Amino acid sequence: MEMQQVRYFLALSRTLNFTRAAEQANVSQPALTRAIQQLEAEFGGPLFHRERARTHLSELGRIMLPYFESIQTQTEAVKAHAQSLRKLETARLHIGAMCTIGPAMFSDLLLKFSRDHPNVELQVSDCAAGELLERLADGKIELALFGLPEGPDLRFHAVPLFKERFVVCVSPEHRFAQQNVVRVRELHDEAYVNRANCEIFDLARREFRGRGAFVRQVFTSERDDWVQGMIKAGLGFGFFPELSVTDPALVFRRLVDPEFVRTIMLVTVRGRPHSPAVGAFIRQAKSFKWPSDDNYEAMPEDDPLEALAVA
Amino acid sequence: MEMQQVRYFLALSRTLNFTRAAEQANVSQPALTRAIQQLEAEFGGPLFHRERARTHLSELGRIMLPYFESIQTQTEAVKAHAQSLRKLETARLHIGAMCTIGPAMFSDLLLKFSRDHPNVELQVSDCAAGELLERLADGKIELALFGLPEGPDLRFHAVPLFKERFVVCVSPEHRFAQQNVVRVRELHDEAYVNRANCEIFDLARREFRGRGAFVRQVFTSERDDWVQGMIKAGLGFGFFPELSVTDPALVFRRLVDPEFVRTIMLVTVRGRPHSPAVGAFIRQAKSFKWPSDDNYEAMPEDDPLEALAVA
DNA sequence: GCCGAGCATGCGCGGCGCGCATGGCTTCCA
DNA sequence: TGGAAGCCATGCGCGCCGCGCATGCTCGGC
Repeated sequence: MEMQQVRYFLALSRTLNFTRAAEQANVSQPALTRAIQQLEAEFGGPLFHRERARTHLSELGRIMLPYFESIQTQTEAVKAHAQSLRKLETARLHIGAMCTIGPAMFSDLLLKFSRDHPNVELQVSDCAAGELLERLADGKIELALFGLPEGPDLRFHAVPLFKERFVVCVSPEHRFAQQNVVRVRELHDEAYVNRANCEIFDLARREFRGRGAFVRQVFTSERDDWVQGMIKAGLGFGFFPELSVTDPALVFRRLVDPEFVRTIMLVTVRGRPHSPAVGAFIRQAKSFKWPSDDNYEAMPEDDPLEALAVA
Repeated sequence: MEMQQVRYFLALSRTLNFTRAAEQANVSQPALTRAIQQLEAEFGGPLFHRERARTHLSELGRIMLPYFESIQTQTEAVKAHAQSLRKLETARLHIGAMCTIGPAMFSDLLLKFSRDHPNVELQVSDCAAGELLERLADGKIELALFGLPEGPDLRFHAVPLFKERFVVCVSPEHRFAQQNVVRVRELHDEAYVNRANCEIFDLARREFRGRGAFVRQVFTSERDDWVQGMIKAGLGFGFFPELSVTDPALVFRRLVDPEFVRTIMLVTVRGRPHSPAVGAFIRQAKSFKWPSDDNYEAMPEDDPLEALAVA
């Protein structure tokens, strides 16, 4: 059974006349005749009763008709859908975001992109860094929002978007709240509330120890709301990307000597051809005016609160 | 877009490996590769990302997949259905019956056929003689139960099943009820209750007049129950096929000088190939022992009541 | 009895889908 | 680090098949 035969069958079932069906299908009458004969041989019985002016579907043909119509419908639908995708009329863009990256910085970009491309459906899923790269490689997502001190390996291509400092986050009653900045060595023996999903803290802890700062880890959770709740309750300090501190009752202070910074990047698979929607998103992300874009470098190291007021 | 391409696409979407997909589809790997390339050219974008061990569906491919699966499903379904029809596993038999033919004589045949061919669905529709032949010619029905004094024209093929007399039908109080038979000339000036659907009465009326019998038509209805009700009420006499007198309160008497007889026939379209179900039905109808089969010819003309007792 | 409509058939051609062989590229492993 | 193996693309020639053209066959209508 071939597509041609389906088309010819449907044309004939409409016209009930081999000659006119052939005209509709843009083939010669013998070609259509033989195609129908083939179908009939395949199905083991006549699909039409040939009776000159009274040619009509046989019982077998009547039964087969809905199937052929369904096949034809699906075939046209798949072509139409492909056509609309080519014109970016309808598309889906799967974006993965590391779960430590909050929506705050991206909502404006996503909103703008969504308005400029109303037919592109955005789908954001979050996961840990390792899983993110795996899903990117598998093609389950086309783009990843990635934020670690170093970019991913060479399989991937990364567009840096902006940098984000890590801060120490405490309750207003904590002694750190009285300082402008917190130095790493001051963290020694402090109670530490851990975010289980924080990919960077293992690196940071080594850095801390190199400076003689050994923290006491007193709590761990995968959930940022629980972590922030415990910090607010005074359990200890937290180590957060600046933009991930969402609880307004918390106080955060810059961590210095040394500073910890991560770069938020837009990551794709190197060498993989991407859809128009991906290209459009990357262009827009590159040209987007990120809030900290032009004043982060100029931020005075000793007056973090003023700098933070900008963001 | 060709059926092969659909099959190849689905094989590849399962294996995610061109070589193994080609094996599944029983073609060489280059053949499958080129088929996929054609599809991609037609759809204007890649369906798969080729990445050695990580080959996977592209976004476009993921969107197209359900369509292709649907097409494949329908294609398999149509083949399976054709296969089951060929084996008479499932079939429908459309039978048309002239509305003047009651079910009484056929219920046994239909019951037997239905039990012998449990997968054949019988569908009986009734209509007038002219419409019957038209629907037969159009292929809307495969078989017709036909009952007129003469068979249909040469376009059709008729298998006679049995003969049926026409009778005069009256209320028990009518004077005809006192007679064994009614002669046509006795009908002169009698009140006649007409069955609108009776195709034969126009012929009979001419015959009556040739014998000097002019009847007074006092009532007409398409519905046999109304007609029989009026006769029972004593309005007049009716002209019925013997087996169509269903009201037990009515009396019927043979009409003679001349007799009117119709032959009940099984009619098909001449030269039209018919399905196994039609063939099976005709064979069974021919071999069926019709109640009046062997004693109708022997029926004594002057003792109709005895003969009728047989039927 | 001629003519036209309607479908089937004979025939030769051209395209295309195929397999085979091979090439480019990467990954894995010794 | 070089060679082998896996994976996909490409070049090439062949053979099938679906096509159009021409024609045949059989009805039905004037």
